[in-house]
Amino acid sequence: MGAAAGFRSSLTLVRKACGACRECDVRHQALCAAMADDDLHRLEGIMSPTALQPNQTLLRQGDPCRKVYSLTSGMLRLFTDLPDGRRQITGFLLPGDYLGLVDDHVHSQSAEAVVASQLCSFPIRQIELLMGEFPSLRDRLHRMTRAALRQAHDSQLMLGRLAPLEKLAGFLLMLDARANRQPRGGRALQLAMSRTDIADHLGLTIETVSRCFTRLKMQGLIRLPDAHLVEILHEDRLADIAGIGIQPEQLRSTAC
Amino acid sequence: MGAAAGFRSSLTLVRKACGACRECDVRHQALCAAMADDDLHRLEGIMSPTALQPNQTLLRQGDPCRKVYSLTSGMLRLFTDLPDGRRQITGFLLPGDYLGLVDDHVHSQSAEAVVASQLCSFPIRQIELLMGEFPSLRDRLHRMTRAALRQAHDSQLMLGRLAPLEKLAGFLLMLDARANRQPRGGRALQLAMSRTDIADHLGLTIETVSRCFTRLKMQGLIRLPDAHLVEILHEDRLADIAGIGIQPEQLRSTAC
DNA sequence: CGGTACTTTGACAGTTGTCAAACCGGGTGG
DNA sequence: CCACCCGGTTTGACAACTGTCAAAGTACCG
Repeated sequence: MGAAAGFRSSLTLVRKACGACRECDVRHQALCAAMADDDLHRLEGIMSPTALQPNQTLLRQGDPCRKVYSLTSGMLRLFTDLPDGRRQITGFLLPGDYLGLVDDHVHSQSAEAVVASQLCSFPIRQIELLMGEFPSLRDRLHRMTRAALRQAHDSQLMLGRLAPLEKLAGFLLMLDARANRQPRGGRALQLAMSRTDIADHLGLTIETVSRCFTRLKMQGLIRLPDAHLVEILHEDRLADIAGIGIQPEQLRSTAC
Repeated sequence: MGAAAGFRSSLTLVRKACGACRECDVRHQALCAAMADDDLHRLEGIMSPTALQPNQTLLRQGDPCRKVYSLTSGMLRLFTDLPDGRRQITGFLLPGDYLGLVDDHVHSQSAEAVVASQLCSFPIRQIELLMGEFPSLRDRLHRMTRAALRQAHDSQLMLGRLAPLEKLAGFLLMLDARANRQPRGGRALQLAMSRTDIADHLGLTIETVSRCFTRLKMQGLIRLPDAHLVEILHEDRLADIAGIGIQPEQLRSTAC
């Protein structure tokens, strides 16, 4: 925790060739998908690229809202922490996601890079002007906010009513669905975040997370070539565990 | 659970005098606050009033999205439930709040009245047309969605990282802040929902909720004239318990 | 090769869930 | 008017899941 303090003022600015937006990996997933090719330069004109190193802080809860960010590569964690050190990660941002528009004038949560990441940043004032000019942009941001709200609701269900094993199963499936959008080809899922991050997202301790990984492994549902690489062997049985159609016996710690 | 099944087709339609919107209690809190008095009839024109009895179902997870609702009086609970009966209440709607715009074509959660409630309902198609015509309406809905997202994030923190006593303290303070927006006048807070609802919102059991009420009472922080009426005696000390500046000793069950 | 950070495993204790019973208020029917 | 019943709430006893503390294992980097 707090390992990245002091980085904030050294956000690296990356120069990008003009017109590069058109060939961006997330051109059709991110907020810029709302803009036609011909209007893209309007967004590009107010954009500054930003790069973050692993664990570098992008913003802290309490910071004034000045910019909107769109993640183009890497992964961010969004979290709130309490004065006594407890932390809740409300979600992980993947390429194409955005952050920075909130209902208040200060941020209610912090954002840090999980791994090296690149973002487009836009002055919030200018984005608001563009939203006025391009209703499709406002529409897209609204839609993306609704998607985020739905994810938050799913997370509430997980946190409030699922057992640890169910939480982890659900987490792996969700992350897999978001990260690899082409249907599962037996490929492995990269777990960029640490066990601490997973624990702080699922409302568990790292020990419990680790034990649950072991149980999923024992039951033959996943493989763990190393701690940060998961191979999902039985997506269907994982989904059963994750909440839709529970077999309570499976969940009892039957000798771990 | 399921006590209100079968009510769905009997949503009562309430006739309202034309122009009544202008004198509505939530005229300046609800989505209609985005419309000038002169344009209000455009919203009113596509609105049908709806009334719900206690525990009546407004919509169920899986239902197609057809309407947007604005709550004018009463209280709704929004929840997801699992096949085995577990339930997570993601939030309670108060007058002025809206629901119905989601990122999918079906609802991911159900909505039921906690107490007798009245709503304005708008065909989703027409609302979208109006949003196109009145950017301020789209802006307001976006803003309200962001407020909902923030509430969901707060709830995630509660569910994932707070102890039961902290959860309840935080819940009471939040509900009080939302229900009585004038500063606390020593007045009592009406708890319309049951212990089961509170438990399903905070990720606890009703027994634990009840024990926490008792502890807050014992510590002299609240009074409970009856099970559904709370008098907050020490807002500041409740806030301490609720997360900002925790005194861990206070939380240990010191004889209950 | 040694050191560090992270993960896994183990032993144990405590909080919270489970089960059960008592309590309470309101409504119905005698 | 009182007794009874019923749903919801509170209280109690107990067990177990999960957190805490501690140590061992593993991978990575200098």
